[in-house]
Amino acid sequence: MEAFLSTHFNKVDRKGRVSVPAPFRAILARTDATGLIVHPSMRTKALQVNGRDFVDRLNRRREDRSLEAGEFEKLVDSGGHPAIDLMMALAHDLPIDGEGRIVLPRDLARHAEIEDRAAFVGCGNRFEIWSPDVFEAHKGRMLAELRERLAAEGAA
Amino acid sequence: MEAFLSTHFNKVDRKGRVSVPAPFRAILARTDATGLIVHPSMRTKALQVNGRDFVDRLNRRREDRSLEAGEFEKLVDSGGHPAIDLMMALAHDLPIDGEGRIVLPRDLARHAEIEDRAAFVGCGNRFEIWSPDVFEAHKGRMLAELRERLAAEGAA
DNA sequence: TAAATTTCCATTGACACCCATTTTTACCCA
DNA sequence: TGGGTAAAAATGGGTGTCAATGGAAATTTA
Repeated sequence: MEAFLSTHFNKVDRKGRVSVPAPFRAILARTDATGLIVHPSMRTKALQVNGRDFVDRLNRRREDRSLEAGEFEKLVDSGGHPAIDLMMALAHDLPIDGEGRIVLPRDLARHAEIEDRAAFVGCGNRFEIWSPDVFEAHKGRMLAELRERLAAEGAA
Repeated sequence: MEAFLSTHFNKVDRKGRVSVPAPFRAILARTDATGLIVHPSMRTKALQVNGRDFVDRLNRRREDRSLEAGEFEKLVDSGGHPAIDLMMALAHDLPIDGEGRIVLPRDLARHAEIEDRAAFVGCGNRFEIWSPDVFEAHKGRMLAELRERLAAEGAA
């Protein structure tokens, strides 16, 4: 399993199309060629992207856990993970076209405040899509936090 | 596994290419021939270099742990390890060309203040890339600090 | 039929690959 | 020990290929 790495900036054209960075496409192609599972983040103005295989693993795993725990009511009624259920509801399965592009649905673009440029941000086992400006600010905050934490540990 | 040792200075050409020191290449070739994972250090103006296998292990491990713990929301919505995510976002996967070179991306070169020369600094299980001048200054500071600490211990 | 979406093709530019040259290192033998 | 030679490493530059992008044609949907 290879990791999604680095940050790529691509243009969003008038039709809402964006190229998925070639390195990311290469990883996705290895597991599952069909498309991307994209959903809005609950915490940030970003879009979370996973391969279909990952989503499958996740669902199987949480079903297994409920079975093991004997939580049959949960299984039959709600899944027991309302946040995950919501995520699945808000997710889109976006096909990749012949040129390696996806079209960003309006609701997702609005959530991420994406207009004419998009940042594809590798996070290891998944990646995120941001408005470049919003991501820049987010990155600054995260870095400051991290530096502070490291300094605190160093001083202790 | 052999250790990355010593400091090598190489030239960065107009295209941003630098030769990875042959001894380092020899070590890398043993584990994984394809490329280097390079990311900016959070504490210094240096670049941290790891093999690709290191990053793969890191991601697999954290996915497994989250699945085991039933932390599905974290997995799906980046609640888990912001520092790791950030590191992945800032990292580059640099392929080594037929002549044993990598090209330094602009953002990494800027972080490390590297212009036309680069210092490859062995650190045992990984290595770092510095601007020669910045490294010289850093080395001086570290030596002074160390001497002071040793002297303090001796006096006590 | 109009609008919207998907497929196809064409252009641009960056970069990976190839080959040539210079420099350094290692080795041998006088 | 030193010079000479061969091998390897580092460096420089040219070129073909592929990724990113824009637009037109074709297909679908309302």
